[in-house]
Amino acid sequence: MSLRLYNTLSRSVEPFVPAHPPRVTFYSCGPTVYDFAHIGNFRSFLAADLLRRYLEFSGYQVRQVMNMTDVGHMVDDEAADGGGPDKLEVARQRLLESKKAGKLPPGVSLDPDDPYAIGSFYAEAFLADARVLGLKVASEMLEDPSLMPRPTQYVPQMIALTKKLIDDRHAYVASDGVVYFDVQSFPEYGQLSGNTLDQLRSGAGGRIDEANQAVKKHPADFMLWKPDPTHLMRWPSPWGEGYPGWHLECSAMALDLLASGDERTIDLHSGGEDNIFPHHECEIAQSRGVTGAKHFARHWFHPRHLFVEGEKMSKSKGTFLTVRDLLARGYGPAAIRLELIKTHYRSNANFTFQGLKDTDRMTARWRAFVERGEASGSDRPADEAVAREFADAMDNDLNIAGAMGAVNKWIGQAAEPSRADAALMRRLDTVLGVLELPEQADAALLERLGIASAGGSVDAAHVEQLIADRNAARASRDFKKADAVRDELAAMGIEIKDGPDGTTWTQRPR
RNA sequence: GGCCGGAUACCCAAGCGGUCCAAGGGGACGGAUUGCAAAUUCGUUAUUCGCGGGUUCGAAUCCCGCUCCGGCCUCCA
Repeated sequence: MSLRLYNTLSRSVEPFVPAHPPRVTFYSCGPTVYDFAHIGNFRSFLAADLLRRYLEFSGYQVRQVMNMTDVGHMVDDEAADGGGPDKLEVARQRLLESKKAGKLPPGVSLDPDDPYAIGSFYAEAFLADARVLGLKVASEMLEDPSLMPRPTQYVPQMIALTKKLIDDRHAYVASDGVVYFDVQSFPEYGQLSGNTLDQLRSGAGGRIDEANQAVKKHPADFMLWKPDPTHLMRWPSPWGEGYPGWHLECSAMALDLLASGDERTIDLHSGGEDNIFPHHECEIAQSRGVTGAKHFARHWFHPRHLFVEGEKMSKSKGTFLTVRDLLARGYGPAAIRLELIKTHYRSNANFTFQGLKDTDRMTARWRAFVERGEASGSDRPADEAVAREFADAMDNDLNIAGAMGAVNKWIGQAAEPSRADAALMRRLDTVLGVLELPEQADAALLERLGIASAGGSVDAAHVEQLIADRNAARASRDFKKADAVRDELAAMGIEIKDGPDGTTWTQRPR
């Protein structure tokens, strides 16, 4: 068996075949850095991470690039032609307010008037969160920063692409001075999203600013460069000082970092389902307009959106949870990661706190299994059947639930685990990526992220004292008092556990 | 209106025509263990897969219709 993966381009599950195995080139549309990323963002990035890890498990060598969008695009991005306040301007206002309210994380000296500093601030926050959740590319980029590029570093390449598109008659300068891509010059526009130019034309009625439409050859024509000397971020160009269109950056970076030389096609491209149209559709048109290749990406991977407690989450509704929120409430990185990857990537996952508790239990059991195995004196070889079952499930369009079922069944049935069993579990975990993460976010991590625990800081010495009191009461068989102390601790959010090596305690998530 | 998904027990969820009186996790319930808990462990928890037809020797799995839910169609991962 080998991996079969749904390809948005063909709307079917098909064998994943890179151009030059065992190498795989993989471009992932990453976050925008105008704000903290929410768990919905992370669900999509982690789905890409899971895919990437499974490819590596299967023997591929993956080069994954993930961008961090830091060019300030418009909030009210009518036809992607610019309108409404700049997103970076919005972020700047928000940061200024935080600064005034003294809410900026300690140790951060940030000039909110510097748009690059704003982007850097949120980019660093994203990288920190991503590493907490085991996003591999976020760790790799410490060695090779080009793996997580930012479009403000790629403006010359974007200008070069625009020039070539104009030269090749795929783009034109309209009467308003804006450079547009001419969708009618690219007959396959719409293939990825299942649109046709006619549908797009009729669908455009009433939704698009008339004045703006008037200058374009087709309503679906999208902006490549907008001259605007008042924009917060702007660069000189042959079409005047201004800024690039928001689809262009991914074409520029993917082609430059993954398809340089003779190679004009990348193997894999991922992004949230909302990116299918227009973003990826436009990327394909631009990129193939430049390269002339049959494909921009051979395989398109689009995880679906995450719901929270049954409700759609979105930035505009403000119903989003961040990784920091969950850590502050006492949930551990391992459980958060598993909760976000445990549902098939093409289903709308529903994030719930109940689910987070489920996954917390599951990771604890896996961890205990590995710890017992590694401490075991048994040389009994591992039963490789679970690895086959695991791989069979994952080969089937990343059937993560089936793969987890195989792991759980194995762990449930296995006798005392041997060292080989523990090693096998660790091997499977190179895909799942949860055992390598801490079970609990410790104080040092919380401080590094600049967040305070919502539970307040627990006075560890006080807790230890109460536990000592309780154990003294137990020793004198005063169980009434012992239970009273335990209730007191519980009221503080502390759970205790009497083990063979004494009493341990943990702070319960809130 | 166009395009694309989905409906499996209390919750999450696998299942891709027979080996399904349907995996796995959580929860609940009962037993062992424990001073009591927690953890662990054993057992129980869907003769049934949204509804109605059909194809087939055989359907949760294929086809048709219906109902409901969701996504995208230029803010969004």
